Amino acid sequence: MLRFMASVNAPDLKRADARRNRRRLLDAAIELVLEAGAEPSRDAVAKRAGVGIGTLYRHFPDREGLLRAVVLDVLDRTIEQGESACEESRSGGEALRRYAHVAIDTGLGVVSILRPLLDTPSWPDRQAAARQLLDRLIGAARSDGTIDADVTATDIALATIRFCRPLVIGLDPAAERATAHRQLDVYLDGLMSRPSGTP
Amino acid sequence: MLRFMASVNAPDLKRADARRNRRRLLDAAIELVLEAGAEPSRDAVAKRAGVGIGTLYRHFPDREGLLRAVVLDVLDRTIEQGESACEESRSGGEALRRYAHVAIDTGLGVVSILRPLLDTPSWPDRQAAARQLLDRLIGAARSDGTIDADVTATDIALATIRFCRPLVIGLDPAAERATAHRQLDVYLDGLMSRPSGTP
DNA sequence: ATGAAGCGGAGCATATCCCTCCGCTTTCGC
DNA sequence: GCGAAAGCGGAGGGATATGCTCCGCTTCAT
Repeated sequence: MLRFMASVNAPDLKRADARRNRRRLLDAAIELVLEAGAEPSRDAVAKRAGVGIGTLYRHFPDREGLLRAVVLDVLDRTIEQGESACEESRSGGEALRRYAHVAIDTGLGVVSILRPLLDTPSWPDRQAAARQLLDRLIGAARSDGTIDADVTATDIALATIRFCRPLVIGLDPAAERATAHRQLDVYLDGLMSRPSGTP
Repeated sequence: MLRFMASVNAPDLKRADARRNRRRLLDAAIELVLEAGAEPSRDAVAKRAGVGIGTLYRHFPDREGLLRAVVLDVLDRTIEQGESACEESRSGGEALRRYAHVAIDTGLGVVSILRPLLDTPSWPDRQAAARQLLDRLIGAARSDGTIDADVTATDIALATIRFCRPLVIGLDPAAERATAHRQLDVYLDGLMSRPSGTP
């Protein structure tokens, strides 16, 4: 039903190698943005993706194109996976917890890192959708009683940014992810077990 | 008593402007390392410090010199402030919490970011001292019963690395620090309120 | 006041980055 | 299989950033 909207971000490329390379480029860019906390060089993106520099320029002719595609990709995947994690959950608290873990895996943090660099008025819909999802989760967890009323969407958003950046750059990615998820769980435990009114 | 050892890291510079500039350079380098998660360019350090590039090269003639000085400076300040925070504390749990906050303010995270880049066998004493301090704090908090036996020094160390890196780079430093301390408190709440045996 | 120590930044060599172009390779409908 | 169309890779050249030196001017301590 929204098929054509999805195609804005992920055009229906005919050839398999083109689709594969596009995905590799996006993944590489996400990694590099999270590592550096800034816009990566194009050469670095192509190298990390394991494709030629020419391929990068064919897929994303201008600088902003790549970064916009990255943000859109991350938002889409977060919303999609977040929704389904949400559906599988039995309580508001569990749903919120699952969403946060999803956000780490999708690399949601790139959005806040990249937004200041992009003067684009192009994806209010996607941002709004992500925001609504989060608000819904917060509401559910609140009525569950698993989080206090003073826990805001911003708290969760800031935490996911923090936890989806790599800790020490040379580290094994698997160990990196495992640490992030473990630390996030502890953080969420902290949020969810606070006696009301703790400053 | 250990005055001469301290001078290895902070030589007794005669002139006030030299001392001031040295400190500015160290602070700038710490900021940049935490932001980028990597070795910063020398030009960037001098610019951030507000001094001429020549001044940087006079204080730190070679690349490693600056980075070593940064690590030593951070370790020294963490140990010193950590010790005194420790003395002011009434319980093991409080001491551990204070130490973690100190580590954020001193920028302890640079050590793990920089260590892979430095092939230096030069400050085992300082590292050992920091490690001992942390172990002592963990022990105290354990016998307090404020943390579980399965909470390790590594858990605390990794958390401090995570929380002392800036969240979004353009952000106001004061807001940045405030967020970091708030999030750290939540994380510590999580660590300290875990029912035994939670995976 | 004055000499010595320190400061700043111009400037050059080097490395990195941006982007184009075109011959070769892969894919897919037949 | 086969051929054409679509995609790929990376050399290369101009632009930019970085590493480091050098020396005339400024600031500090006495």
